[in-house]
Amino acid sequence: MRTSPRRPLILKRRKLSLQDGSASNSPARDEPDGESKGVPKQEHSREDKPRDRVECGAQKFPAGIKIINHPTMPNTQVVIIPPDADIQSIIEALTAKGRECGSNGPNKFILISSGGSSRPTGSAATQQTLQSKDETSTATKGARAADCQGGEKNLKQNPNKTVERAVLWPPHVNSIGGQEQEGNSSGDATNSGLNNSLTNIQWLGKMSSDGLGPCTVKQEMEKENQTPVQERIKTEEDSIPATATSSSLWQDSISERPPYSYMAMIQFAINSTEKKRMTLKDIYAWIEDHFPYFRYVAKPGWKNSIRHNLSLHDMFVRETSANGKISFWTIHPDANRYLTLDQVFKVSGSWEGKQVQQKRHIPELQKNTGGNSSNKTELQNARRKMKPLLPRVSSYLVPIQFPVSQPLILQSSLKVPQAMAQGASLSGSEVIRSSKRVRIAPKVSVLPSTEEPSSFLPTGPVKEKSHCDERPPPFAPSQPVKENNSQPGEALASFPAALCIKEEKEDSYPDKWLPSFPPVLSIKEEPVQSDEETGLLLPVPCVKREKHFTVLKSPPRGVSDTVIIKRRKMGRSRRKQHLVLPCSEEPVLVLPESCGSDSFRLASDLPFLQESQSLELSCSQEEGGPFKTPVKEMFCKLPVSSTPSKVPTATPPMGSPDSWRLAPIAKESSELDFSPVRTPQVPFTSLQENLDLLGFNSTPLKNSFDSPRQLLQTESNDMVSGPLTSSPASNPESTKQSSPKLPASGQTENQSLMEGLVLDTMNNSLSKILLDISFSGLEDDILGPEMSWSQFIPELR
DNA sequence: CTATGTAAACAAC
DNA sequence: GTTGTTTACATAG
Repeated sequence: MRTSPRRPLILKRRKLSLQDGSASNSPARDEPDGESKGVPKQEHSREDKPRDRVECGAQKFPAGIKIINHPTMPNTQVVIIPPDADIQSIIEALTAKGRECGSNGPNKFILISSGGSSRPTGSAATQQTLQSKDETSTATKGARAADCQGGEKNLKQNPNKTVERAVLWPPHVNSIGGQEQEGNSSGDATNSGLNNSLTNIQWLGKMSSDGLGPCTVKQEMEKENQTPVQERIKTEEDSIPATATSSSLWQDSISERPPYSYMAMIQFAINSTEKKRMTLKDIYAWIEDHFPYFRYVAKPGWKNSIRHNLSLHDMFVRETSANGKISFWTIHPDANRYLTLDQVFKVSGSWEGKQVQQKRHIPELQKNTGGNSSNKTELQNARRKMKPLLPRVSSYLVPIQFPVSQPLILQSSLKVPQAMAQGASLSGSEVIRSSKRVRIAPKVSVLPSTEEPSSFLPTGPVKEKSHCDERPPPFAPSQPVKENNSQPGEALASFPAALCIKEEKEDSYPDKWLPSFPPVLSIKEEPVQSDEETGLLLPVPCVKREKHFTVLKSPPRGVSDTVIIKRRKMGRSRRKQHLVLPCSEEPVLVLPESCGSDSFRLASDLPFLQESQSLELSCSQEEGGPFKTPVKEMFCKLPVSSTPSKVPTATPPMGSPDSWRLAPIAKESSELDFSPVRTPQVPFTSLQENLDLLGFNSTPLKNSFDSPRQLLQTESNDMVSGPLTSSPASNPESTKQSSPKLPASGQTENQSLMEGLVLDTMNNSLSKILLDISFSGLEDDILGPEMSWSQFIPELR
């Protein structure tokens, strides 16, 4: 292994232990070697900034609201809200309260309506509230319009671009109100706006200013932006001092490394263009333009890293122009969440603060999760917030937010449970692992085929295919075996591998993905069954995926003229993740159970959910699996057929799926525990939404749910229905309603079920959940054997 | 262990 | 020299 013939042993890098000692906290890493170059960037201690607690205390809650501590969940309160109450204001008040208390006090609130179903206002109001939180986030929107178009152009090429940029900076504040409309108005609320990107360095402002207002910074930025890039450079530097207030900020921003991973930045760049493709140079340029750090501070090697990332991650697909002379980098449609910088950018000055909070909070989570995944959990949280965390943190990834409903989407959750269920054999730890795995896309290659690809996403074998492929010829076969041995959960993991397959070597195929699959499948299938057993999960996936792929892929975004270059030869690379199938399909897995809890901490769930959710943007991470970054795209692409019926892709036809799903799941759910809380059957969120949410919304709270994707719905329904027993039928789009209002309890068919909202001030998220108020049995843990929510809370009855 | 970041060797152009 | 790919190692969590 390490012996690579080629590689020169370079050990320069050892950064030294020195640093360890002294180093510091932060991102020292940038200049590891201590190269001379180092710009001494100052790291500001942004972390410490005081966070405002101001607001907190005083909020008053409207009359009629009842707040009680959750019997078993720490820091969680149940808020019974009268039907006619103004949820918005309540949420705000609770948010303030939660923040005030921080990790030490109640920071999660389960909102339930004491009364009927009426849902008065609408989503609009609620949304606003939500948005309000994000204030700044919205600000960016204004810019976006301009942005979008411009984006595509290359900076270099078009001088104009600079101009455009200028535009980008919105006056900033705008806050909530009006401007946004443009973006949103277009329709999907969330999406539309989101797609466009860029607001340059906005995040910077935020970071530095933190509590203050980003305004100054932005303005400053604006100025800068207006001048042509090159000029800017100079001027900026010089001018820095000019605006006193901002100057420092500006410097900071420059010196600070953006909290995004290269992968995320590449996505931002590519997605900033209309065609969603960009040449390498343009990517460099975009990054430099939007993250001055790279222009002024970073070592030249950052470009190498960009290239490395492009090659490494399957989500990045290289296409050549018709003439073959130009190579464009694109994001695989199935993986592209269309993340853009502005989407990620959060304004509120409080990111940092939040961050801190999160950290504090984390311990708890860890406990719940059992520890292992703690890291991940953290990451997840971070992502959720989208905030740019400190550089190295998990947040690095593209921050993805999962709003509320996501749980539905998560595939992972299901899997997990299953794993648990069946695997009784598996040790807890193993289970955890599996969960982790979920997130990653399995990159593996063929070998695994034996395994079963089926498992597909969730369990996705996290590992890189590297093991597998590594040795080209001879080993290949053997390796798979190896994997199995090595990893306990293999089965779980395995499936992905198959999918992944990269054999791609064949250049012949234009479409990289498609081609690969077939072969793979063949291989895989056999094994599949066996695998399935091991991991119940698996079964579905394989086949389906492929199909999906084909379908999905087919609609390549218009690249018609360009040729996609086949993927890299795959094989071996350690990380490359191949697309596999996006798990998307599997929302199936999703499982409800995990459900609602996300906000709660579902102990077991958390890990999964979050991870999967997270997305990162990097999808890779999770979700979908293959790509780290946000993959889910698939869903979007899916034909939005009017028929709700499901999209083929999503549902796994496989007969088995259901079976496995249901059974295990059901159990699992019980295990999971959470209590009475269950995810809503109805998929209020469509996949898309989720996607959207994932990617974009800066505001966690945002509720607007767009159109529900049939797929998801269907799947989700299925899932739900199984375990929960609720009938899926209900779900259709109706679910969409965006309003945060508590849905009347009545919605669900099952009377004992009631929808509620979970406000997690730590994560700044608002999630819908289903509460089984009559529940007494399973959830005993929480309420106690005999208790039911209705008993506990008379109003519920 | 995973995800990321870095550095570098190489191969094609 | 640029672009792309891949390997190896470092590091934080």
